[in-house]
Amino acid sequence: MSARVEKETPRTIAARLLAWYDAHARDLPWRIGPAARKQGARPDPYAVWLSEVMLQQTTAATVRRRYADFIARWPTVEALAAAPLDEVLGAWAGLGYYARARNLHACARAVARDRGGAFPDTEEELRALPGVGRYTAAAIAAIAFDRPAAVVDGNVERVLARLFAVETPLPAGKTAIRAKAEALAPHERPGDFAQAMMDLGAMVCTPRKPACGVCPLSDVCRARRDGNPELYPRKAPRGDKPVRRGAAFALFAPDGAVLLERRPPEGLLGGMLGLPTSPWTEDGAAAPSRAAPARARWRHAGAVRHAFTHFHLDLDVYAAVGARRKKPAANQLWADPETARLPTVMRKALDRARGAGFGKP
DNA sequence: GAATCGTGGGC
DNA sequence: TGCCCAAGATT
Repeated sequence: MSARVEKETPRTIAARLLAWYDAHARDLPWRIGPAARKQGARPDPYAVWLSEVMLQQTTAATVRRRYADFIARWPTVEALAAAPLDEVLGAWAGLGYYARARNLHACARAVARDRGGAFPDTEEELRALPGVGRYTAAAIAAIAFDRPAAVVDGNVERVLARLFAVETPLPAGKTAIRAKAEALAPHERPGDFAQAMMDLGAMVCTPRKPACGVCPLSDVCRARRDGNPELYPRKAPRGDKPVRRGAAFALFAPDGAVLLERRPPEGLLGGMLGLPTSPWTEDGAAAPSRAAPARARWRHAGAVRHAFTHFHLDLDVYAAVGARRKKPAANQLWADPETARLPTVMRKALDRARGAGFGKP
């Protein structure tokens, strides 16, 4: 048994993983499966790039539900580049991390304008594009262009941390894990290998209760040999999230329209539409009335709690009906409250006002 | 290296 | 319910 372990090489590990992938690859709409790939089929680099950006910190199940809309609406990078930013942001609403949508648009424009619509095929050039970091550049290079890049996402980190029982907690442990990834990345089928690692992490080597019984690498996995693969990857403990408070204002016109405003182009929810709000602070609820978008008979419609990545938000929702559609400020507009494309926290706040009886013409 | 930046689902 | 987590990038 131990003699077998000693004989394992990066090459044999890659070969075993690829054999597993041939039999168990996930069927994903942006993917060319292993069989078609062996016949010479290659994915559209635009589709690979779009899916990879959507997948950043986002589950495949969520991307499945939203990817088709983007591809149908903007089938090529030129089409996406020609779209107004506000439309792209609207299509992205609810997906979170809205800098991704801003960068997506900027990247499409750069590729269309500077490169005639052709994505670069090297990690270095890909890395220079907006919203394309180390992981995404490697993923596109490997999956779209079969470059032997070390593709290291959260799945791969978990698989390799277990396979080699990496004791250094993340994020410091990323260096050692990356070294393992670079040693493993094969020159044969690098794109399939990258996707195989991620599929293994998503389906077998899961964060909790990994299915070691069906893992093609279980007999060489040091974490499993040591008895507790769930311990890996080790992580530094994280601190508590602060709570911020604020107020949101839903002003309705007699015809049911609601006043929305476009948020500043950078920062939290940057560039997205939302209800006017007071500043969000950690030190109690400052007088919200000063932040209201108009003088009106404001009624407290309820509260919304929302968990962001690094803080919690308690939002008091106020609603009122104005006598008419007042002239919106430069960053404001009147919209249909039912169909407006909003970030989830803003959708929750607006729906709270509607649930209190506002906004029905 | 540490902060910032969303959201939905699972347990 | 609260916490963890997911195909990370940017500053």
